[in-house]
Amino acid sequence: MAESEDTDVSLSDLQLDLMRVLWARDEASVADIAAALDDRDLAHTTVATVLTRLAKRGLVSARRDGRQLIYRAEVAEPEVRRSMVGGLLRSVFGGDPKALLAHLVDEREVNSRDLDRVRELLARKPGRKP
Amino acid sequence: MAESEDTDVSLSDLQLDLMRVLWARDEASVADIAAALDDRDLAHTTVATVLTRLAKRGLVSARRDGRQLIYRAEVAEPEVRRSMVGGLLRSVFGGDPKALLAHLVDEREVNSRDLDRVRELLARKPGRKP
DNA sequence: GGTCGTGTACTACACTTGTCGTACTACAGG
DNA sequence: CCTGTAGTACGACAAGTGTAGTACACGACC
Repeated sequence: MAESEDTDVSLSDLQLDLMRVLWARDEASVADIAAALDDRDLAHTTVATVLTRLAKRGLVSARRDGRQLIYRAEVAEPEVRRSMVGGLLRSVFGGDPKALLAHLVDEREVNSRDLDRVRELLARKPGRKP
Repeated sequence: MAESEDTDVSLSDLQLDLMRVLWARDEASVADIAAALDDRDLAHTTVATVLTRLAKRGLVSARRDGRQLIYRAEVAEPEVRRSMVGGLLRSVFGGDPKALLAHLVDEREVNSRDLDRVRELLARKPGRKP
C-alpha cells in the first residue's frame, strides 16, 4: 500500500455538491460541473477554485484534456459519509452511535416502522464476520 | 413569543466543548470553563475570546459579577443536537433520516439488538400522533 | 491612599472557505 | 501565420475560527 491517509474528510456544502457531481459521473470538466450546479449560479472560476483546493487535499484528481481539466473523485461517497457521520458522532454524541439512534427516534425522524424495516433488512443480509 | 431565531446552530468542536461546560453547570466563569477544559490546555484569553464570539451569536449570555463575567448557555443542548444532526441529514443524506439510519446499520454502528431495544422503548413511550 | 494582581477588552495573525476578477496561454479558424 | 476565444492559474477579499498577547481598569490588601 502506498497512499492511505483518509480519516477526517469533512466537506462543506459546496464541496459536497461538487463531489456529488463527480460521484455521479465519474469524470467531469469544470464546465460540466458548473452546468450541473447552475442552480447555485456560481462563476466558472469559483468552481475551478474549489476544485483546485479539493485537489490539493487529494480528494479529487485532474487529468488534462487539451486545455481542459477533467476531474475525478479520489474518495468515494461512502467514505465521506462515514467520516462525516463519525465526526458528528464524536463531537455531538460522545462517539456513541446508539445515542444518535436514540436522538433520531426522539425527534421522530424515524419511527418503529422504519426500525422494523431496517431490522428486517439486517436479518436478510448476512453481515459477514459477525 | 419574542425571540425565536434558531435554525442553523452549528458549532465547532471547541465551541461545543465550551457549551458543554455551560450545559453541565448552568453558569460558569471564564476561569471555571478554562479549568474544566484544562486538558485542552488553552490560554484563558482564548476561552474568553470564544465565549465573547458565542455571546455575539446569542448562544450564551454574560452576567457581570464584580470584575468577572459569568456565562450562561442560551441554547439548550438538544436544540444544538437537533440542528447539527439536521444539517448533516440535509447535506449528506439528502434530508432523509432513514438514509442515515441505513448508514448506521450498514456501517455496523448499530446492530439489530440496538434496534430492538430502541423499538421497544418507542413502543413503551406513547409517542403522540402515531 | 497607593500599589499590585487579576480579569476583561481589544487587537492580531494564520487558515479555511465562498466568491470572483484578471491575466496568461494555447488551440482553432481564417 | 495571425488573431480571437476559451479555459486555467493566480491573486484577492470578506467572514469565521483557533489561538494568544497586550493593555487597561478595578477592587483588595497593606
